[in-house]
Amino acid sequence: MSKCNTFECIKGVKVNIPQLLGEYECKIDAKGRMRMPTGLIAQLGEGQAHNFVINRGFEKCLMIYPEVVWDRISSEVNQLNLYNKKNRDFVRYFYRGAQKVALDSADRILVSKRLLEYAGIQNDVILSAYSDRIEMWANDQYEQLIEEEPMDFSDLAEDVLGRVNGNPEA
Amino acid sequence: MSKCNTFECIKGVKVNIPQLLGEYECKIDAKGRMRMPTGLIAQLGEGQAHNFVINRGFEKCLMIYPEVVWDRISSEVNQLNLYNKKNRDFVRYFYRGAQKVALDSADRILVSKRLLEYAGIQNDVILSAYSDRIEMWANDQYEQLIEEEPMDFSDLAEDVLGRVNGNPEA
DNA sequence: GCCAAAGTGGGAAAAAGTGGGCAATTTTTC
DNA sequence: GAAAAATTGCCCACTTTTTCCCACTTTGGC
Repeated sequence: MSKCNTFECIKGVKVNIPQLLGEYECKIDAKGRMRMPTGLIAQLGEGQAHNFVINRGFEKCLMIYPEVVWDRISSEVNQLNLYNKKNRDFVRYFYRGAQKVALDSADRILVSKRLLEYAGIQNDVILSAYSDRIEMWANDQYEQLIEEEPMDFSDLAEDVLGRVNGNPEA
Repeated sequence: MSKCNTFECIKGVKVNIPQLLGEYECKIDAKGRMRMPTGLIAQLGEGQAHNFVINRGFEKCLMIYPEVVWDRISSEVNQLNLYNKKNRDFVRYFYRGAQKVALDSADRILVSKRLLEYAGIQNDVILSAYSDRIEMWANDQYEQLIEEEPMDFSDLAEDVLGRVNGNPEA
């Protein structure tokens, strides 16, 4: 069931990079726990379904990265030149609030109140998985998101999708 | 019977790209299941008739892509640099709650309530297949759509295709 | 009309998801 | 530093959803 068919080389070690997909409705219980949907666990596969890093997203949402993915991203960030103020600001902002989480015996993760607050999450969330990561949105925020077409969408679409149909010049 | 006569090269692997056509009337049962019409299954052919990806369309409808088709598109999208906000917006707007679905033993797919709600689908739907994808419309929405269109159809045609055959003045 | 294929509906088992009690641990407070 | 309070994790029981399977109805060709 696992879709980890992409490999990537991190410091000489080959690692499975998952290709995730799906939209899941989840609930946060009174203790701040959220069950990881079985669909996602299955997609992640044996090795990667247990440990995650959760962090504030750039938008008003939380990001959940499989640990492997987080390692890759943070190694990218760590290569920034820290003698540059802009870089330091970014790195600080990037790491603030990030924490490791693991599934408990009932496949739930515990999400800290600070993070929930940041994303404006009460009880109901939508998990939206794409590429190698999972976004966690407050239900109502997500609905809104779906509605609004980003500026320049059709331009970007032409750029990106033009290539799909074998138009290299696009 | 299969109509998969187009081949395309994805990362060195040849893949059949279906050429679909047809309008089908279908029903969604109380459990949210929809039977894939035999006509479509036949067009898709052995390999591709089982796994699909379904998401919200850009209009008020749902889109069903054979998995191969989706993979081809999403592999381009997944290469975007996600530190760029424009790209993130694009990816989100593009995925639109995409999820995998597979036919059950009676050739039905299960469509999530959230997606049905988005498209305003109750019980009766129209599947409209073209190119390599299938649109799923609520019956009444679809009627409305084709009633509205004839008015400016010819204008539209001129807009879209008017200059295809070397009519620079068009 | 009759048969085969297509399409529909629903019961029941299995799996997924939820909530809460309790005990162990950590943090806070005095 | 000890007691109180809050947090965390494990476990169990319950509810809901999904899946699987079977049987029935409808359609269309001959």
